[in-house]
Order: sequence, then C-alpha cells, then structure tokens
Amino acid sequence: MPPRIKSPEDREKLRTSIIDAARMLFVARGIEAVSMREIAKQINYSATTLYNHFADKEALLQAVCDEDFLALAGNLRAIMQLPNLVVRIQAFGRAYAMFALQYPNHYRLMFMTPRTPCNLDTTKIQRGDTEQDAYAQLMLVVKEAFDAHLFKPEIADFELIAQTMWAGMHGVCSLEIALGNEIWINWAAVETRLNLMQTAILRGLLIDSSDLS
Amino acid sequence: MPPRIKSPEDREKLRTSIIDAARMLFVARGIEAVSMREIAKQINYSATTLYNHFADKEALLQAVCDEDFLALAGNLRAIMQLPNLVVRIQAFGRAYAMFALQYPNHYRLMFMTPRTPCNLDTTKIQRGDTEQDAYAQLMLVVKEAFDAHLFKPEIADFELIAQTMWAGMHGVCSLEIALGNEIWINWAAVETRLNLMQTAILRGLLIDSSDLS
DNA sequence: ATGTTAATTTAACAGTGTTAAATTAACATT
DNA sequence: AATGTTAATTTAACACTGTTAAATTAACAT
Repeated sequence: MPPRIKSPEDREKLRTSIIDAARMLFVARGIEAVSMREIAKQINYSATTLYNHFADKEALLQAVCDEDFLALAGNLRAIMQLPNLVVRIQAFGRAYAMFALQYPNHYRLMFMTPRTPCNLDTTKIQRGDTEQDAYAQLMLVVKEAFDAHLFKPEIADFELIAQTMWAGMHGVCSLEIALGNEIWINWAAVETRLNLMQTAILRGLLIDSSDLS
Repeated sequence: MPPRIKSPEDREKLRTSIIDAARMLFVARGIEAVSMREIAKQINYSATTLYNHFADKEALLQAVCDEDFLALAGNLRAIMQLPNLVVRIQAFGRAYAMFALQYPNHYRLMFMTPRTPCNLDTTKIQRGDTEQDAYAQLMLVVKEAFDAHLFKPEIADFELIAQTMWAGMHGVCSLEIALGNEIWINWAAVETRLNLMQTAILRGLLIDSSDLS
C-alpha cells in the first residue's frame, strides 16, 4: 500500500504518472487491449484509485490525448520559423506524418477513433492557441500563404485549403496504420506515397508549383 | 428453442442471418458496443451457436466485412462503364466516398481499424478480381488512364498514383467520420472538401486538367 | 489519546468473449 | 416401435472488463 498523498503537488504527480502509464500501455498494445487494472498495477495502485483522478476510462484517454496534442504542437512549433512559405508547408506536413507513423497507436487514438466530441470544458488545450493547437498552427501557415496569394484564386476559403492538405496527409498515414500490412495491396513505400500526396495536392492548389521537390 | 438445422442449405441460411444481424447492430451502434449475446438474441439463438459458425468475434467481423467489400465493388462496377476516363475516375472516387459516408460504422470496420491482416484463406473475396475487389477496380481505372498517358510523365508507377488518389478520398472521409463532430474545427461542408480534394489531386497528377469540374 | 478527513483498497455488480459439458432434436438401425 | 448415433443447441462456467458502494487506513488536527 503506497503512502497516502495529501499535498496538491503530489496529487498532480500521481495524476501524471497515471497518464504516463496509460500512454505507455496504449502505445505498446493498443487502446482497447489495455485495462484499467493493468494501468493501475503498472504504478502499484489499485484500479479504483484511477477513478479518483479520472471520471472513467474515456476521461483518462482524453487526458492522454491532450498531452499528445500538446507534444505534436511542440514538434511543429520549430517548423513555423522556416522562412520560405512553401517549404514551411511541406515541412509541416512531413513532421505531422512522422509523428503519425512513429506513434501509430497514439495517432489512432487522436485522429482515427470516433468518440464523443472533445469536451471543451474538461480539456486543458486552448483550442485556437497557436502554441498548443496543431490545427491552429496549420491554419496559421496556410493563411499566411493564402494572404500572399500563393494559392489559385478560384479557391476562396483558406480553411478549406488547410483541411484538404490535412486530409491528404492523414489519408496516407491512416491507411498505412490501418492497412499497411495487408498483403493483397502492393503498397509503394510510405515515404514515396507521402511525397506524391504532398506534391500532387500542392500542384493542385498552388499557382506556381514550378519548384516543388 | 429453434428447430435444429441439418441440411447444408439451412446451415448457410443461418450463417448469413448471423452476418446480417451482426451487420445491422454494428452499423447502428458501432463495433465494440455490440456483444455476441446481443447478436444471438436478435435471431433468437444462444450466443454459443454463433461459435458453431465463426471461430470468434473477429472471424464474424471478417465475414461481415467480406460481404461489404463485395457490396462496395458492386456499387462501383456500374461506374466502370463510363466512357470518359477522367469522368470515370471522378465518379469512382465520388461513389467510394458516398459509400463511406453512408455507412460510417461500416467504413470504420473496413478501412479505419487495424487488425490482423486479412487471412486470404478464410476470406471469400477473390483479391485482384475486378468483379469483387474494389481495389482491383481502382487499379484498372487508373491503369487505363495511365496507359493513355493522361498522367504527368515523371510519375512512373500507376499503382502509386492509385494509392494516392485512394488516400486522398479516404483522408476526407475518415476525418469526417472520426472528427466530423468536433466543434473546435470549423469544417467546410464535406461535399466541398471532397470536391476540392479530388480536383486538387487530379490537377496535381494529370497532364491536362483544363476541364475539371 | 481521540476525532476527522480523505486517500486507498476490498468486494461486489453487471457485463464481456469464450468454452466444456450437458441437453435434445432429428436421423438411421435393429 | 424401440434403440442408438450424431450433431445442433443450450446451460453453466471461467476469466476478464469498467465501474461503484462500502470498508479500511494513513495522516492530520484537536
């Protein structure tokens, strides 16, 4: 039996240790294959203790996801500094894809699993904050290129452009995660697929795509 | 207690009635929310009876998916007759997306859920058969356009082209299914996203994209 | 030493997928 | 017609799941 925790700091420590244990197991073996009891055992607590910190498994999942969204946003922040707008967009998409393929179980949790829509009250991510929200970052990058009139003028909505580029990279990544091992598909290398997706979409959207990879 | 079934024909009938019940429940409420007991009750059998026809829940799932792959391929077969190659490709992608959005739980099962790779022995789909396999159909359509030199010459692999177009449409559909209700995303209408995805990719891949939608 | 509070656990509930064993209906054989 | 055989079906159970009410128990204040 572990020593009781009273101070708010230690309580917070326990909370994050639960999240970390949950993440480790989720990433290693997939979400639904991991039980609350296993997570608890990992940190030498009883399963019921988890319910003192999270309403239910879903809430714990949400907390894990929140941290991961923050991590993704952190990864992408450096890229936002690249001077050339098109290069920046390309690097942005590439970094996003690397995150997806490096942590497939994670990515599945975050972007491939329908769940009850994110509760904006319980989440700790400031949506729309370009420091914390990868989607807001994407929007920023695309809007800048949009304002610089890099995109074909018949496309009036920069958010639509952003969502299309997102969907393109997400399509490659999620197919790779879900069906990458199916032998009846003669997959090209995933890097090749990512490259073609990106250049194809950019060629389709940009006015001048003469110097794409 | 239902009358016992002896003849192979009735056995087959029962088998498909299990599959149909499973599909109905899966589509209505999602995969993991449906139990074997529920499926059994739907057809007034005991849960154990299902295990006389399917090794486990996974095998039953596989059987449901198989029939759905066939249905999808059936949907697409009519489109293969369209004379204009580019129009055919566009209609193909659109029909694929309609299938995805009309049966999201289904689609999730088929294309968004990683599972042990399809067992080619137990599946009844003839992979590569353009009558049964939607992927083979896509390959056929794209190859025809490829052989007609409609695509930019620097892209040497027609299968890569097909996989990219697939990933594009899949990206829009799967994001819609997984995150379509998230309120922190200001989604454009899904039809609009599908349209832009298709024209953008085709503009990026085709030599002559002057008369796209 | 006693009482209070809250962190933690134990024990339980209703559910899950799955299986061994027991039923029982339909058939063939005597 | 009575019996035996086969296999379809069910009952009962196992080990697990998420979750919660109730019982513990450690740390604090009085």
